[in-house]
Parts: sequence; structure tokens; C-alpha cells
Amino acid sequence: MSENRNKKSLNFIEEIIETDRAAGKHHGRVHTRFPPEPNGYLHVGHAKSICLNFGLAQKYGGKCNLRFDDTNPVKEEQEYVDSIIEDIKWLGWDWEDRLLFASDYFERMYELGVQLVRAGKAYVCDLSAEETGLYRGTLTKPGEGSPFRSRSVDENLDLFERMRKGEFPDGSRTLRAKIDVASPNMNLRDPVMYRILHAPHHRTGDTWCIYPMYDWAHGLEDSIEGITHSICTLEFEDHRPLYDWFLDALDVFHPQQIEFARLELAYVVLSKRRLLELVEEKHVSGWDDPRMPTISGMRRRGYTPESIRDFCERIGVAKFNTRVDMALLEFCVRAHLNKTSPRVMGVLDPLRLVIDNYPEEKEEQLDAVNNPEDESAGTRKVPFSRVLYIEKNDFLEDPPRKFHRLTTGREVRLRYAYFITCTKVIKDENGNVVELRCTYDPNTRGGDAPDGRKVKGTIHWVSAAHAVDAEVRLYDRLFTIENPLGDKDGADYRTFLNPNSLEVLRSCKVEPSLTGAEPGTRVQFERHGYFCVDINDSAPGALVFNRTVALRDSWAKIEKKRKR
RNA sequence: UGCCCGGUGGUGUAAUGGUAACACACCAGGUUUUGGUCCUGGCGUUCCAGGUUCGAGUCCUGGCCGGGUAACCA
Repeated sequence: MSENRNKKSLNFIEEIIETDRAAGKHHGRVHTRFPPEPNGYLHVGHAKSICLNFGLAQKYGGKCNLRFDDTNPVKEEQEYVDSIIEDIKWLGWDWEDRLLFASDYFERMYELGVQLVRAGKAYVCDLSAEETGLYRGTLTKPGEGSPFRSRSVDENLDLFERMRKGEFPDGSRTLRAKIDVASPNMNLRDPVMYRILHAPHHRTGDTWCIYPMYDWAHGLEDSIEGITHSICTLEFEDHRPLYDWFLDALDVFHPQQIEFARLELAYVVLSKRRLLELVEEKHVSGWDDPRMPTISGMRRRGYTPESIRDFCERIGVAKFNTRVDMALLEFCVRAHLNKTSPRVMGVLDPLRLVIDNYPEEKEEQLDAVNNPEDESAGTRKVPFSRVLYIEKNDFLEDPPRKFHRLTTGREVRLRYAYFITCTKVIKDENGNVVELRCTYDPNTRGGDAPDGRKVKGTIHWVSAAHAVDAEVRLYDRLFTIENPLGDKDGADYRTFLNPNSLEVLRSCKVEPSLTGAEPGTRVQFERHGYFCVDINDSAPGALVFNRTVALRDSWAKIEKKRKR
């Protein structure tokens, strides 16, 4: 088979990179960066960008910097810096010694600002923010030049220096690039480079009272770090001419800005501002609420870094906005967890079951396979006795067709244990089933009948005397519609919060092997799904499990169809 | 309303002028001590109209539709 046939197709960014390398641009070097603003927690949309940038560097033997774009002191906090570092590390990426901050370049940026003023390409403007907007014109109306546009170089130099020294109040002056006030591209209508902000910065303290704007700062940051390919999202497309203009005007190292479509996910919102609102308004318990699409939320929910990276690879990279199906994310996490999660038995909604012909005092240790996908995971012993718990919905007195579970008079298998037959149903005064009486076949130990007879159903169980109590939290999608932000009638996205996104089960019974389970431990509760010991709320003696994702459930599908 | 970008199954992507393909989802079947996993099969796609070409999803023109854009935010 030829090399070519096996070659995976390239996305458009890889094509650009390979073309550049073939042409010997930057001597074939690839250097990217992930540049978060530390004003919120990272979410799965950021994961896409992180995997893209770090992944590209890895693929082409290059480097990727982690750089905090901390140019706006009033919005940014150390807490966010810490969480971002933790999240990217957890995702499995390494920036080596290149933990960088835009704020470390403030002095150099200032020098370059002076250079631009000297070149007659920037000026100090005394217009207020409101006036600046007025002069800028509109989408259809060209702007007009600021009355301060033709100040002399000397005056500009003097004023800019005094801006830095703190002689002027907030908002009284700006440094602006002198480009084209009538440009059809609004970004080129003499954009602001520096604003006066007497605010302490989380890293530079009160060293500065002027702070650079994004358009001015970002290209410089990339240039200073020798970034070859500066990858950002689509909304910066219109900013690219400005990115290029600054770098050309300064005649410094010139990275290439490339824009791609940000990730949208069905049934959640991926916007730092909205996520912050959900946290502040207590619709969720915090940034790491397992329902949140944040990295920390997904980590707590039980997602693995591998599955998130796999997802980011599968969704691809394009130049048009798309909304990815949650089913793909769930597929990725199931695929990884299926290979790696030990199987255990846990009863979420217990129903008492007594085996009448099993001796009162008897107790057995039965062998159970830890992971059928991984022989090296070995086996464990599970205690069995006369009184068990099974799942309430594994018994139906009057079952529909195709129901293979327990019903009166039917024989089923208890996983890894025995065949049992239900002989009697005990109900309370309201007619609710409260206990099942059964008989077992002692010859079926382990779950096989020596006479070769088969049973249709296998159900899980926990020995009542040995069971460990646990709380289990089931999660569902946070919103009831695919695009909570895009309602046709303009309804607020909060309208679509799913009231049933969290269900807490407090009387669950799990097998004793889970007794000392460490926070963060991932398991599969057989026939239910993948669960993770909660890293905040679980304690020895008071286990709390989060459901990461349910197993595919073809019985539920049959049921659903039947009910229609 | 100006400017910029983009339209391929239900969803996400591939095909780089030469048989429209892959994954998810969905449907049907097989295996199974998890109604899981795994295996087999099926479903279904180039926004529209012209043009160039032996040949167009791909190139050109026009239209339609969608997104972005008027912070001293990033």
C-alpha cells in the first residue's frame, strides 16, 4: 500500500503549515501559542484551541507557548491564571519553560509605541470614548479625522510620556494609530493602542497606568515570542489587516494570523460571560459543577483527558461555525472509559430480594471479572448471601414483550452468581412492591447451568449485609434546547435551563470493594454507566458518585418506541 | 446599509478538475454471563442559476442563505 493512501488528509491550517515548510519559511520552524485572557475558567471550546495549537506544535516538531494575554487589569485575576494552568496540564499538554505573560512585554510595547509615534504613525488623541465613537462613523458612513490627528511628533512624544507618568485621568486621552479614518474596515479607522487606566494589575501592580489594547498588543506578543502561526477564532478575521499593519509599520518579526471556527456544542453555552452568569446566579454550584462544559466541570464529572483530546481531533477544524452533537463527546468518553474502567456492581434504586432456599448464615465469595476489555485487570471477589438488593426496575409483575428481566415465575441470572426464579411478590398497603422472594439453583454457581439451559436476562445485585451506602448524582443536559443563545423570539437563554439536569439518589447500595474508593476513581456500574467518585463531596463512609455518562441503552430505545 | 468570511447526508469532516467518502447519530441483524463492548448490513449529501471544460463539490459570474463586524473588551 502506498504511503499516500494511508496519509490522513490535512486540515486547512496543516496545509498552510506544510506549504510554508516546503517553501522554507521560518526555516521550517513551527511555533504556536495558546493565549487565554485570565478572566474565566477554560471550557471545552478552549480545549479545541489548546489541542489545535499544542497538537500542531507536536506534529511538526515545534513548540507551543502558554501565554496569558493579561492586558486588561480590571477583568483579570490570579485565580483564573491558576485554574487555566491546572486545566491545560490536566489535558496533558506541556509548555516546558514557556509560561509567558503579555504583561512582561509592557516595557517593550511602550518602546515600540514610541517608535510608531516617531514615525508619525501614531498620535495622542484627547477625544472622550463617546466622541471617538462619533468620529469613527458607522458601517455605512466613513469616519472623520480626530481634531488631534495632526499633532506634531514632539507634542505626541511629550503627551504619551506624560500619559505613562500618570499625569492624566482615566479616559482623558488615548494613543491611536494613524491609519485611515474612512476605511471600509472599521478596525483600521485609527484604532486605539493605549488607554489610561489607573488600576492595579494582578502581576505588575501599579507600575502602569496605561494599558495596551488587544490589536496593538497581540501581534507584538506573537512577534516577540517568534510565533510562526498565530491561530485565533473567526471573529478576528477583520482584525488581520490591522495585525499586519502594526507589524509592518514596526518592521519586526511577522507571524501569520490564521482564523478558525470556534466550537459550539449542542445543549450548552460556551461563552465565558454566560458561564460566569450561571455561576454567579447560582444556577450551578460553581465553575466545576459537573454539568458545566468547563474543563474543571468535565474533570469532576469523570471525563478523561484522553477522551477530550480524541473529541477535539474528531471534530476537525474549519472556517465556518458549526454546532457539534453532544453524542460525539459521549461516544469519545464511552470509548475510552470502556477500555479503562473497572466494572463494579451498584444498585441505584434498591429492591430487597430474599432467596428462600439459600441458608440463613451462608456467605460466599464469588469471582467477578474486573474488565472484560482488559484481561490484565484481573478478577475480584464479591460477597453473596441470602438477602440481596436488585434494581427496582429489573422486576416487573406484568412485563411487556421483550422484557428479559425478572418477573414472577421466570428464571434469570444474577451476574457472576446463580440462576434464580421469582416465586412471590410482597407488597405494602399501597400495592408497591417492597420485596421479592426467590429460589436459586445451587448448580448454577458462577452463572452457568450444567444442563446447558439458558436464561434471557442477567441482572446485577449487591449483598444486603455487605452493601455500602452511597449517594449517586445523575446529570442531564444543562439546557432544553440545542442553541440556548439563539432563540428565534429572542428569549433569554436562562429560560431554557433544564430543571432536571441534576438528580440525586441518596439510598444507593454498592459492592464492598468500593469502600475506600479515592476521590476521582472511575468505575463502570455494570448495566448503568460510567461513574466517578466526586472530588469535592465524597468522603470515607459517605461515598458520592457522579455519573459521567450512561451506557448505551437499547432496552430504553425499545421502551421508548413501545410507548409511542 | 458598507466591508470581510463561509455554504457537502440529521451532525461533524474528507475528496486539492477525474467513481462524492469517513466518523457520530439513526435503522436492521449476529455474538454476548453488562439490553455494554464487538461484528455485519442499511439509510442518507454537493444552496440556486448560468458559464469554462471531454469532465465541476472543486474554477468563473450572478443570485440566495448563514456568520462576523460600528468597547478606551479580548
